[in-house]
Amino acid sequence: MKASDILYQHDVKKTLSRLALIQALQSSNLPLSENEIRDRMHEQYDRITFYRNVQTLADSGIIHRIVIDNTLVKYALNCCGKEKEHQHSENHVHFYCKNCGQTICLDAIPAHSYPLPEGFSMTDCEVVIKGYCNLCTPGNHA
Amino acid sequence: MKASDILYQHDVKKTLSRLALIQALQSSNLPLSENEIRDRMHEQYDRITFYRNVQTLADSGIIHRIVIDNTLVKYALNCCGKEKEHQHSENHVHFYCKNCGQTICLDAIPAHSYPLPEGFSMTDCEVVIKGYCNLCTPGNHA
DNA sequence: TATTAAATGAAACAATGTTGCAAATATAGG
DNA sequence: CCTATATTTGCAACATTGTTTCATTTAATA
Ligand SMILES: [Mn+2]
Ligand SMILES: [Mn+2]
Ligand SMILES: [Zn+2]
Ligand SMILES: [Zn+2]
Repeated sequence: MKASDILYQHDVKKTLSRLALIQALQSSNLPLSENEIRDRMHEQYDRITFYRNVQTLADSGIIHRIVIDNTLVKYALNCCGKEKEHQHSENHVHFYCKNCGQTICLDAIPAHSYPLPEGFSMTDCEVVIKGYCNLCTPGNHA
Repeated sequence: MKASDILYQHDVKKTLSRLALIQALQSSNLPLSENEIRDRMHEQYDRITFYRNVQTLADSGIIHRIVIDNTLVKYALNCCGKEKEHQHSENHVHFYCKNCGQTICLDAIPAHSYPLPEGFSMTDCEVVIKGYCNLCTPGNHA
């Protein structure tokens, strides 16, 4: 889907920096960090605007934030598929490769439902699995 | 258990700042952030030493880090019980109250085993459930 | 008590994220 | 198309969190 249509459908104003941000994410089939997005945006990039835009886009449901750890955040489009156009399910699981840094939305795998203590209520369940991807797992021969 | 015995058993040198850090965590039955630990350590607190010590204590298995989000990390003793002395299970679930900030180790609840793509391997599974605790859930009357 | 390796504290730095405000831009109406 | 208005942007300055280097201090050992 065209970036401008995504913005229009979510009632978010169409601006150059938002279009560029969405297009950067569309250019990858994996979630990207700020640095990875910046590399794909070349010049037209301002850190402050970036932070405000990811906030706006996350609030409007266009993207989601993936906190890998306290120093690494990745972002992904909620409708990431270029052909498939599937929606990411709520609270799906994410995988992070400790060797190559690759992050994957396992959007077919919803977070398990965990029992909470009496009286507690849940709004989000964030599951980040860390390990090694197929290319980085020791013993795998491709 | 005495802080100095914990250090001895894990083969970590006994220093004043490490003892104070462990005692700060022992003074709470909930995981604490750096700021919460600093408040409990009063004078004997140096940020650089703190960062090095939480690294050392986590590496040796005395404490574990809980990343709530990119701006909030909490720390908890692995043997937290004062009477119970139970071990925290590997990869247990954590709960974070979005209203009062309280973090809880649900150490009786291990992370679910999620299926990974072919060839992938897992080392850690971090599950953080966000929501409202019993005192902060709307509709709860205590 | 003396020796030695490790831990500490200070300074400087780096990365990430936020706030206030003036200038620029996007949408809506005429 | 032009103007009005609300939103977005970019800059500067700041805040927080975390790291590195190196000289000094301290802990463990003999
Ligand atoms: Mn995802
Ligand atoms: Mn825990
Ligand atoms: Zn990998
Ligand atoms: Zn609460």
